[in-house]
Amino acid sequence: MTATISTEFIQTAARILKTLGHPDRLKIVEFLEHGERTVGQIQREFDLLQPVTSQHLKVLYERGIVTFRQEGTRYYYSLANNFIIKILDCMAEVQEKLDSGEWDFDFGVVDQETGEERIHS
Amino acid sequence: MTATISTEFIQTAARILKTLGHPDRLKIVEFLEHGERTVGQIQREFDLLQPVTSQHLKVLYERGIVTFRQEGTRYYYSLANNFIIKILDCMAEVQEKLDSGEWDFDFGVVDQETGEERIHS
DNA sequence: GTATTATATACTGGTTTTTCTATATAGTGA
DNA sequence: TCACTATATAGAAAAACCAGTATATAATAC
Repeated sequence: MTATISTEFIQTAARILKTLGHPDRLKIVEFLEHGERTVGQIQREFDLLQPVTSQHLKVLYERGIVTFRQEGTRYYYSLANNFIIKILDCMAEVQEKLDSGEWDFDFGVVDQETGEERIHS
Repeated sequence: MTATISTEFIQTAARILKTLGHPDRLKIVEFLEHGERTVGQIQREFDLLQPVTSQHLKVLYERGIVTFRQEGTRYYYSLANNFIIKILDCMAEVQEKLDSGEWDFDFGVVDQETGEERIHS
């Protein structure tokens, strides 16, 4: 079952994946799966600086990943669509397979630090 | 069904997502779902420069997303694991939902170019 | 040997991202 | 009005990323 992705969708998909490709943002998004949260709640949950939290949320908002509603001085953020939930579920599934040992994940020959051990030795 | 992702896995997942968050790399990976391909085949398929193609493949290799085997002067690249296939399938599914209108995706209020129309107007 | 092909790597300039500090805004309560 | 809280925004330096040009390597064919 070879799934083919249309070239138009590639752009959108890449944009989303790239945006989720930051540990803090991925954590935030996963946190929001439990329900809407204020900036402060997110900030404290992950021990982030307030501006950093806001900036991540701004990026997530600009890319259509989260929405928010304002109530007084509080901003409640939440997931904007099913796309994201789908990806999170996919991640969770992968994690399960990896944990159970059904799959494994090899990071390749390369040491992340030194960058040694390339193809042409 | 709230799927919780472990913090250790978050790092791995974010890394993968970020790597796939480049249109060309996403295209390449999707192309490889059809089977192994040489650098030249990939390059021609997407009309990329040869060094750019190699660089993308290098990154994909370093992150454990693809492998390769060498045969003479040719390098055959292929997908390294199920993780990636899972993500591709997930993307294809999302695309289907979007195309069918079952889901929709709103990029938010913000014009990508000017960056206007922020929260504090 | 030389030429050719396929691919990797080096290097470089430009852009984007990230993280931080500082500040602005806006609501709330005394 | 004056704090105080919650959050957004500005700006700047450092790091990462990207696309391009040039070059190196290594296999193959002549």
